[in-house]
Amino acid sequence: MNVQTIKKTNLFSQTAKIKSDVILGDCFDILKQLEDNSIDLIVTSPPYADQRKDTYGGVHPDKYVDWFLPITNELLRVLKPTGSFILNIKEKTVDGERHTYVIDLILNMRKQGWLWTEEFIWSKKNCFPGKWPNRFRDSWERLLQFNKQKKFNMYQEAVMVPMGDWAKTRLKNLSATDMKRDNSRVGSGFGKNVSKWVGREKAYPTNVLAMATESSNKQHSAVFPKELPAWFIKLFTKEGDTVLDPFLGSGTTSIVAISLDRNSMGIEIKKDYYDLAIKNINQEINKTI
Amino acid sequence: MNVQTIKKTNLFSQTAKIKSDVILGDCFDILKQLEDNSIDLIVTSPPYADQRKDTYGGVHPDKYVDWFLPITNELLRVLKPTGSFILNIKEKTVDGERHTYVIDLILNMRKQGWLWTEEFIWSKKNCFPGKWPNRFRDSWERLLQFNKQKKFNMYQEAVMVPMGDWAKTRLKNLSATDMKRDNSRVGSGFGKNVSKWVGREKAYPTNVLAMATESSNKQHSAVFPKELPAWFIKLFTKEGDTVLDPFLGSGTTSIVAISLDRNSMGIEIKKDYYDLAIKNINQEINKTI
DNA sequence: GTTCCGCATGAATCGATAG
DNA sequence: ACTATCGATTCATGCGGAA
Repeated sequence: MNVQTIKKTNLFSQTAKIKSDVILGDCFDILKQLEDNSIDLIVTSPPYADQRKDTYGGVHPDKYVDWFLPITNELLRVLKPTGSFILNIKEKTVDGERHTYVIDLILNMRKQGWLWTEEFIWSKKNCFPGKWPNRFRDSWERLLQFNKQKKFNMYQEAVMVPMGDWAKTRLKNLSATDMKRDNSRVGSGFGKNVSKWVGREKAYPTNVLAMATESSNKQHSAVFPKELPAWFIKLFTKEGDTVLDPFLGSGTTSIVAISLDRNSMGIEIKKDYYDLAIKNINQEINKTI
Repeated sequence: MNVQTIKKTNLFSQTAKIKSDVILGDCFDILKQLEDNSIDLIVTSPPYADQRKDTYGGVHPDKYVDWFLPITNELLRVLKPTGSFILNIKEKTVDGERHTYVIDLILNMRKQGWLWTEEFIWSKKNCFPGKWPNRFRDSWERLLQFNKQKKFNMYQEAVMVPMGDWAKTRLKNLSATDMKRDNSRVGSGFGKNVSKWVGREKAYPTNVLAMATESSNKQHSAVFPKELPAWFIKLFTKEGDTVLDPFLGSGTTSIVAISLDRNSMGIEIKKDYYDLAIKNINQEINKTI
């Protein structure tokens, strides 16, 4: 009889009253034990198909969808109705073609009941170098947003970005016509009341995120930079909410969640990464004290 | 009996020995008359799916794939085996979700025999403004590359880009460690020998293209900016090759082809656009004389 | 001639209102 | 209920006129 002990570590930040669970095990098994509608945000970068085969258990591209669908089904169950699921993924090239497992996955997740709300682009400033005769360097990845229902929590103000130049120059000297509503001269749609822009220095971002990868010297092959989960955690949760990463890796998602005063749960199947994540998370918790 | 006269205009640039055909009609009908394996590159931006029927031949999202597949089948036939097909497209949101017609199209085109070689991202710096409770502004579009076979013509040197500022500043003062191969400090794969960049001023681009839309205030409101077809024409054809745009619109693709000394063929179903295209193309031809 | 500044205009999307 | 139309929101850009 094969009894597997599940190892679980519950960390706690006294100051912020935030807890961070780290669980060693296969995420499908672990997820089944979680309560329905208990998670506010899922952010994860699952092992890519057949890549990093010496670090993560590589899954063959042709079998990727079958492998992942049972997991997304559990994720659908544990996510709150107002929550979001952000999936960082990119198809690799197989036999000279982009493989279709990502778009197959989207279609099948919709059959499970997920809504495919949006696709953000992560444009990597410093992408992997190289040269091939028939393609350029791949410098972007998909950030697929899925939801359970059309209405979900979104805190757009938390991720506003500095505005372009035009506003600064324009708002210096407001003319008289600018102070009142001005629909007459503009035919279509752009009814403007420029005066309300005064003092505003930030604009809403778009669905293209330009962020550099954290290449530097890390022992692990972690791909995404902290800014990435940070952006989505700020956008889709508020303080005290719970963030889940079913493929925790070295702990990035939990670390960021803690630094933003969100509760977190991370699941990791590899003992090495699990240990590393605990170490890194503890470091972060001690930092906040 | 409904006899439809097909109007065709053959333009010719004496100096460059380049011809540009512009054809009025439904592209499916016209394409059927073209020879097999006669086109080096297809670049087009078809009418996007639209529910409103009064706009440019609006096709309902749910019927978009069925409408487009017969056309892609003809495009497959007329393209040379070494040629490429660049499709500029982006799915709309329908009922709060991204519609699946684009990814359905990819899957169905592969069944026709197309290879889905690559997906470039057109990142639009100046996207349409707006604010909504559940999404940000959409600032990117897909540029799907399809091919008939794994080996195709690609002239990468033609689209090399100036090296970013990072290189210039970095190369000013090369440290001792930079002068030799330095794999140790950087984790995976970024084996670098920075000294070999000295004196080099151009680098290969990536699969993310950052270009602003050519909106407004231009005499001919081009759908996509000239840089876009120009980039792909330089990348996938050489002088004297033939470029096809089955949805010519105001003539942008042909104009760019002419300016780059490529032969071109454009098909347009709307008389207004056809006339406009001819006018614009003539202007371009006269410019080169 | 330069530089500066004002302005119209989008391959958009949501929610409310009307038929 | 279900669909068609309308109003509201937003910001980078290039042109043309002004300084």
